[in-house]
Amino acid sequence: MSEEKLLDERKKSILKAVVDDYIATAEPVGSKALVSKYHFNVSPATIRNEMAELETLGYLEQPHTSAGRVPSDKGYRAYVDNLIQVEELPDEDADRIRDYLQDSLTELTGLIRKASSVLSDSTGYTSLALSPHMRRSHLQQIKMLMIEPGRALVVVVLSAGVVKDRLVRIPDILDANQLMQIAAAIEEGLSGMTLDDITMVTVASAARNAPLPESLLNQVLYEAYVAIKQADNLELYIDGQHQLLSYPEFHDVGKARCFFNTLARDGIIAGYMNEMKEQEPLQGDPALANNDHNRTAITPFKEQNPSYMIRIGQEIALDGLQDCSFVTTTYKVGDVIAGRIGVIGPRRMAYGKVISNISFVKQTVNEHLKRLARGDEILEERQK
Amino acid sequence: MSEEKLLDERKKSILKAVVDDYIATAEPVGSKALVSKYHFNVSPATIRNEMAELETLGYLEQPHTSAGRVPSDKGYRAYVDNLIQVEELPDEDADRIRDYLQDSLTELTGLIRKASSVLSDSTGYTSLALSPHMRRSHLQQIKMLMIEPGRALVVVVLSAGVVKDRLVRIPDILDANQLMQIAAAIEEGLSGMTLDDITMVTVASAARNAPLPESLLNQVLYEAYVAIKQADNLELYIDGQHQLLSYPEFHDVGKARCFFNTLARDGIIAGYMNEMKEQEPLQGDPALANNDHNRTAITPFKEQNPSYMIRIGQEIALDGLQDCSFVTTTYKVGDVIAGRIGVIGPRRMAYGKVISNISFVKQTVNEHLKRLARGDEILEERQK
DNA sequence: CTTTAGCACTCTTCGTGTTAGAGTGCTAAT
DNA sequence: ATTAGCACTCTAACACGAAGAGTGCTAAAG
Repeated sequence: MSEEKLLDERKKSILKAVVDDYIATAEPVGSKALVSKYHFNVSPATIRNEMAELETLGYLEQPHTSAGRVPSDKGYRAYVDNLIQVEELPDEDADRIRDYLQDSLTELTGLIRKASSVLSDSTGYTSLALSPHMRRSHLQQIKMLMIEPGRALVVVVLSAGVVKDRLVRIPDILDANQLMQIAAAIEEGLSGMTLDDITMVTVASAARNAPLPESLLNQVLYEAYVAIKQADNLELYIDGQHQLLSYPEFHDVGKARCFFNTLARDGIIAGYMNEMKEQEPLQGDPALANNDHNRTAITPFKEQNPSYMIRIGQEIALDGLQDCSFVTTTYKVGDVIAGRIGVIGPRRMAYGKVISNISFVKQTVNEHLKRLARGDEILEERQK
Repeated sequence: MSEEKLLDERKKSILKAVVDDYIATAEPVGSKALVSKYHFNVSPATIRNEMAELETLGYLEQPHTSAGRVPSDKGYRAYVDNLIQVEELPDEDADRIRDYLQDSLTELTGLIRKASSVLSDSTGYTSLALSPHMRRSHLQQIKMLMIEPGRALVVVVLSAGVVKDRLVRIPDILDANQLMQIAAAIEEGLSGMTLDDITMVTVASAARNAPLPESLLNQVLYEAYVAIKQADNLELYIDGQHQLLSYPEFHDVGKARCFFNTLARDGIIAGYMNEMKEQEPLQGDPALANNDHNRTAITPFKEQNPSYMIRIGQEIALDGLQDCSFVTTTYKVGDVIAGRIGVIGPRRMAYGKVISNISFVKQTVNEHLKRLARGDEILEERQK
């Protein structure tokens, strides 16, 4: 199994060709097809020997004797870590994405949803987008707006210009003015704190001077507290589930059902994506290291782009997605990494295309969110 | 084809038995199975004759000679209009639904989303819920809340206690006070009008006295106008798409893909559901009319429940859903019919179960939304 | 006139066997 | 180290036949 030897250049290019071809055709690829399509200057027999070796090394698999080879998880892993070359996104695609995301400048969730949607459209796979977590954000404002007796809208403004609100019940006898005062007191006491640091206790102490009997006050404070805390709620946007049904790996309805069932539990997926942050990226395969030939060595994708996280097949720790691959990256709100956006599809995924698309979407989203945050800085300066 | 004769009681009960059985098993049902399962006191041969007749009348179909019979669209239609008996929802299911919807009292969209979700869970099909249209609602309040220089939150409060908001860009140099004044002027001028009646012109004239240069004002007014208008945006919530993959009619991936593709175009579906309001319910089949026997005649479901709309197979004017059935009903916000909620699934759908579930969800939603509107009336009285 | 038993007929489904083709691994020659 | 040649293996596709389910028709019975 181990005993890793360096793969020579020819093995690498054969491996790459096999993966490329299998991605394109979904058919096991044989030695003869390889030589003719990829212009190797050797005979099929030579390729066969090499492929046999790649198989014993664990990079390829055979569905059965006398079928072609198919990449294993390890094969895909080597491919994405060291062999892939990612072209830049064609201008027309880039323009389309930019245009589509253009008009949702002001609202964060709208932008994330659209990002998810466009990503699914342009890759042809299923896209996932996790709303940013905000626990490190600072509370900037909290307002309470009387809607009618007994109901109010709590508006929470966070650093980086993120706005969340929530409709709540309040005691019937409170009037708009009292409500505003309470909100002002809370804002006075808490603004600048991170969501993480705000607790029911800090909320209560911020508002201790409010001119209200405690029982009434408590209900309002509780609702304010909940509104603040739910500003950090993770939301998962999934788009383009239907796309996967086009691929032969999902022609078996059992597989498809399994996949859809898993995606339907969006809490689990959201949790999984969220925890990815903390994980070390899986380490690459030393056998693929660039053995310093004078050969034009392409810098491996992995080293250029440490912020991309790719999970292949069994690497995905979610039941029902073991036949899939998962490519994600992070986006920032202001300057901090906040959310995650990505694509899920068959293991035989067009990684290059997916990465260039995600990469561009990520970049565009970051720019938009940076712009939001800039308005934010202006505000902070004025306050000084 | 036509020449409709009245169906005698035996034909009716055979038709009902065929539909019931096919719904339960998804297998074409034969004469022998019918007599043994449903205890007809006649021989299979008699049943065969009757079924042959039902086939020439168009209620049944044969997938091929020497298979059992399967209901046609017309057969299902007769079934749901005249033959079905809808039992009340078992208490445990009712409790589950009630509990699930309990905690989303304050927020309209949250309630609708949950209603959709619970409907899909409890029926085992895909659910659809259309957010209420609000064009007949009256504007009650409009507030503009300064978020930071250049950005504001527009909050629109409609009659029946519905609250919508929208983040907008405004000129950088406006301050919070000016903004409040503009909002107050708009509210003063427009409150009580229906969304339908509000136009850019009425907004502008409501705010004509605001103390601001026109160019600045116009941008704000436009954003206010958009915020008001988008309070009427239709949103469609779809839940439980994965459920349908369990049914044999979707074991053909082509069918499934077609279905999912259509559902992915949610604008089209939303439009279709929205237009259902205006359509006359399809008229029933006179041949099924209750021929006044002294037989214990069940009142046909259709007459008891005119507010349910059932579309079967070809009756659905949406490409890709012709193998499905669609059961929907309306819910009210306050006292006016406002939105539509329903279920889509195979034609061979457990109509009875679906109807009792939808019926209960509708009722629960209506109660919640009535409660919202009641707070509303209180407010109006105080204003007098 | 309605119901029913009997029977021939049809059509699907399922298992089996056969064949063609693709692709391999091995061996021996280059 | 490479390659031509060849035997071998496995799948996919097709045909064939038997089994089974269900029908329609006919003629007899109620």
